Amino acid sequence: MIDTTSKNVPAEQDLKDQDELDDIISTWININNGKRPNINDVARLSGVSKKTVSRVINGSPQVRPSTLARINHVIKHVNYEPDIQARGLALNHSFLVGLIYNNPNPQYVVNFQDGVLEGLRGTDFELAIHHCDRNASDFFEQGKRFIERHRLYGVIMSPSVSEDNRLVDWLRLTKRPFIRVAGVQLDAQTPMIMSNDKQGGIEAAHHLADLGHTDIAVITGRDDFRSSQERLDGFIIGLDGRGLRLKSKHIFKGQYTQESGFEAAEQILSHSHRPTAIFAFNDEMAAGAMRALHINGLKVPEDISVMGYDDFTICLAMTPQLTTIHSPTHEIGKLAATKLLSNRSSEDYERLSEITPRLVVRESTAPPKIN
Amino acid sequence: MIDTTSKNVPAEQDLKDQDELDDIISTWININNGKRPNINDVARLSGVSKKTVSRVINGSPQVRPSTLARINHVIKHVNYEPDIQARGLALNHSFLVGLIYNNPNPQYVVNFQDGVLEGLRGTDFELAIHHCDRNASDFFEQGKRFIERHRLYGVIMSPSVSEDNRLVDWLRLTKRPFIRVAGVQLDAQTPMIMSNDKQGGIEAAHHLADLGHTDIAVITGRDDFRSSQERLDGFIIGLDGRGLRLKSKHIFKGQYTQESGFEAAEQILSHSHRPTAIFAFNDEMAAGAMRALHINGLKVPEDISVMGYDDFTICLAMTPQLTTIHSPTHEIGKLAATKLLSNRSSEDYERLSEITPRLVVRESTAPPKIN
DNA sequence: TTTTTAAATGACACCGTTGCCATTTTGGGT
DNA sequence: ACCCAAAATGGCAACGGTGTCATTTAAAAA
Repeated sequence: MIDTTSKNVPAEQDLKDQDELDDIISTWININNGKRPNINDVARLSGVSKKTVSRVINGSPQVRPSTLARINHVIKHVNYEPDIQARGLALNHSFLVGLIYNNPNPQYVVNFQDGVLEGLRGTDFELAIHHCDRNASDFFEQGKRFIERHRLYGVIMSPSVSEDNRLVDWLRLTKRPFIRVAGVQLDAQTPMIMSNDKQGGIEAAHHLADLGHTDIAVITGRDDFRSSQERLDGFIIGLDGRGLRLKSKHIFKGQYTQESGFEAAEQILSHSHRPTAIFAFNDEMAAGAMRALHINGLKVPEDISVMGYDDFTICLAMTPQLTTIHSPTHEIGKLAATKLLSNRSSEDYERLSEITPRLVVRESTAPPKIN
Repeated sequence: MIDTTSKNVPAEQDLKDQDELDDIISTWININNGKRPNINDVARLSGVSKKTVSRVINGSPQVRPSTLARINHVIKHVNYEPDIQARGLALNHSFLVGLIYNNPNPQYVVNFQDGVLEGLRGTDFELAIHHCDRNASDFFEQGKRFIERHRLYGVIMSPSVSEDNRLVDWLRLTKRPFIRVAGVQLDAQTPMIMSNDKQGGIEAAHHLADLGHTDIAVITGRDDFRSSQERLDGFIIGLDGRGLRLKSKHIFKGQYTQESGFEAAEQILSHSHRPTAIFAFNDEMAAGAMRALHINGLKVPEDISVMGYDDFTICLAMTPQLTTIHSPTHEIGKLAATKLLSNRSSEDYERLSEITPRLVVRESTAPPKIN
């Protein structure tokens, strides 16, 4: 056993204790070859109760420095890590953060997810994934089940699940922390990260207007994503700021898919009066539009300018490379994770984090041809 | 309490018991408003011990049909689901399947992951994600930690982590089920799913050779992915089958990135004698190459044919749309999940599942120009 | 010193499940 | 009616942590 009678011990004695402790530790390691130590092992080796070890794990301030040092020494040397499931069982929640997404764009998902993963690194938490279909009849049930079954600690939602109130209302009820990511502020009470889509729309409008374009067509996104409406609103506001107006016949409906961008562009070209620029509400659709323009013998940007939104790698693969609005998806994911967990310590924190998208000028936009 | 003295009871009695049971259940629900029931609740309501309920949950055959029916009835009506963490604690493993990836291509990751998720749907298992860097100094430690900390039930690895033996050897040691996905059979003992890259290379070679190309350049992938070597081997074999040879000066090194494809194509063009076709080992590099060709005033496929590999959506966004080799990533993911869990019941199962990639002809390949 | 008080630690039950082994019940053969 | 083996069920201790509250210990005050 450890000699606990020592108080005001001279350094010499300290050293002896230390050696003795190390001895005990190494015998333990030899005996339980490879066995993963648990809290009881650490307690026994440190000569304290497991409750005290628990205190150390949870960073309780009420542990004497000398005790703390001893326990930490043992923890480190036997390489102890508390069992997360047992901890979760006792605490009535798991150490899993859920990520729920329904965004169809792979690059969005991966960038976001990697950001979240980065934000979680070094914490006790792991990421669990749930891909859902917001329009499925069992959407809510599935989501609830995902969260409840594993007693997720908290949840991060990306658009457009984030815009669905069924889950959010329920989450509030269960008092679980959650973060929504969206392009608009959805309400003032619940915590969220907003990548200002309206602002993005404004930037796009200013860029095209400043190049001299006055006849601009727009390809919108899916109706079940708020981002589409926001980008449209922003674009209109932006044009207005330059004394221009978006003609309603210049608004074409897309689905955020490459194919729908292609079709919209074909429609645009079928009109007698052709606009001098197209703003597609994401890069995929811009790519589709560019394809349609190529096929119809139009050169970008000489004959017509094209802009996208998102700034995914596809922009660089196109010829000409795409001018677009950049939204830092990875950073947003990371921020979401950090914020979700920060919630743990400080009760009160900023409800809304806003992130401003920015214009990235590449080759696909130029002043309109004068004819 | 439940009347258990009844044997050979007339149907009438049965009905009465049933009603009584339903009564008890609804009072319970009323009292414990919204509380999630646990195994004790179910046991009490069914008039059995919790051990018997546990047997029902785990599908043990040694439960009398009448008892089984009663317990199931209760389970269904109070909406009981066993706590996964408690179960995991007792069983010494979690109900989490780990997915480890380092593939830089977002579309690959999402397709694969969604496949896994689909394979997991309806099971007790959830997916936990780990993105790693195979070249990081703590790669192995991080991976181990990911698996051990949450006591993952099993692990799925995609290329090129799947080709790394450090993790695999350790996994075998811990007797955890795992599945590797790769483009080659890595060894004969460990379970894996193989999407035959060599065969893909052969298909590509045959396609180009059959169009009449004899001078073909190749842009390879990253050295730390076996797929690159396999596709190269396959391509050489395929050409050989048509009596052709791949000149070593026609092999250009790429990194599986769009940018590296661009650079490789520039190099190809700088040669005095230009090949009539380029086979890039993935779609991204093909896109980069096409960009370089465009810029240099060459038309695809009139002046030069281009092929990719993977068949991701980027193929459709390009002009002309890309001829490529399709590998069913989503299905592979799903299969991986299914196989990992099937392992649970039947000890013995097929070690290797092979999936054959197939050629997808689009617009970027054509017979060479005769000059 | 002795007393007082706050700080540090421990004992024990509990979280919700399963494993092991003992006990009860059942149905078939005398 | 009785006995027996086999089938069905139950009791209790794990699993590895945390919460509550009692108890010990150390430091400050008298």
